Amino acid sequence: MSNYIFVMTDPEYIITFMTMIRSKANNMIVAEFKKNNITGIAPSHAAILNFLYKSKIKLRMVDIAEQIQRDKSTLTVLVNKLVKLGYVKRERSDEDSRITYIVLTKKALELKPTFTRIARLMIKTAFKDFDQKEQKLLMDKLGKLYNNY
Amino acid sequence: MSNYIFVMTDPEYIITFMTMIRSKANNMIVAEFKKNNITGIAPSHAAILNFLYKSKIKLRMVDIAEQIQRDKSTLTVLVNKLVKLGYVKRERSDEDSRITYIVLTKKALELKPTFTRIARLMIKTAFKDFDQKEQKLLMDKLGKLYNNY
DNA sequence: AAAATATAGTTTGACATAAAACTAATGTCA
DNA sequence: TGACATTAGTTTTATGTCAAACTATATTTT
Repeated sequence: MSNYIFVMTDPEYIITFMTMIRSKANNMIVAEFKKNNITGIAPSHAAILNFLYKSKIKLRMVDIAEQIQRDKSTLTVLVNKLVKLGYVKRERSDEDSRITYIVLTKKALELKPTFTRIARLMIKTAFKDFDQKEQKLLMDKLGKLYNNY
Repeated sequence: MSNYIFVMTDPEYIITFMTMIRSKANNMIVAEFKKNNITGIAPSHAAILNFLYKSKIKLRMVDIAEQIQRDKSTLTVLVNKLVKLGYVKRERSDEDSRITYIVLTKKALELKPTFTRIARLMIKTAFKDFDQKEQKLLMDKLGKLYNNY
């Protein structure tokens, strides 16, 4: 028994609280994957795939790293796993041989509907009972917080 | 050059956005530590120390784990480091020998003013130009988001 | 009292993550 | 053209993190 009651909505713990929210969201994503027999995939991998699904042009490592907000060295590891699991392939550019394009495999394309459905579910779940105005308000306040650092 | 512009305030990326905020906050904490010649300490370690500073009773591993929202196995590793750096000591309970109390050393107590000052600075920075109402509103919306999962 | 269960903490194994150092290729500029 | 700087990506190293298995002790149940 602790003498201390952790009040998550105390502004002092806003960062911890946001971490908790992220953790819950991630758990839900992983659970949804499991329901759909998708294993070995973490939310970060899903973020890569979702970005690839949406893109109309070939994407380089740096493009993806920027989008999912991870270091390029982290991305190398994440993509390695996606390659190993058969979701993506690396393709060396002809024009600039420094560049590697990451392209979806047939396996990944077949799963596109599942992944996009889960992505939509996540947003819908997060903002359940938020109206448009409320949603914008939250994002604005978070934006302000972000800029304060 | 990506064809995609990452709009951080798009509700779709709320989790990524919160991760970015956390990252910025963490970077600032680490920078503040460096300024004060405190090295080898990550934000999670600081969270442990800050909790110990505030507590009026001896704290067990589980108490701390609950407060800083980490698995107990993670806490073992974090505390190991704090022991190694000389900030805390482990103390076996006499009444219940399963229990280990974590107690601050002299070194840690001397640094209490510095740690609490940095903790206050972090909150002040986060909520710069937030009035009381705005602050509460943000926390309420985050609370709603949290409960939606 | 013995057996079963619960609790506290550590160890092990796996993984996401980032910083720094590195390789390789391209671009710039004097 | 040659030297220097930039860019793309990987490797290396280190760390925070969790889940599962484990040890040890205490509590509950039968």
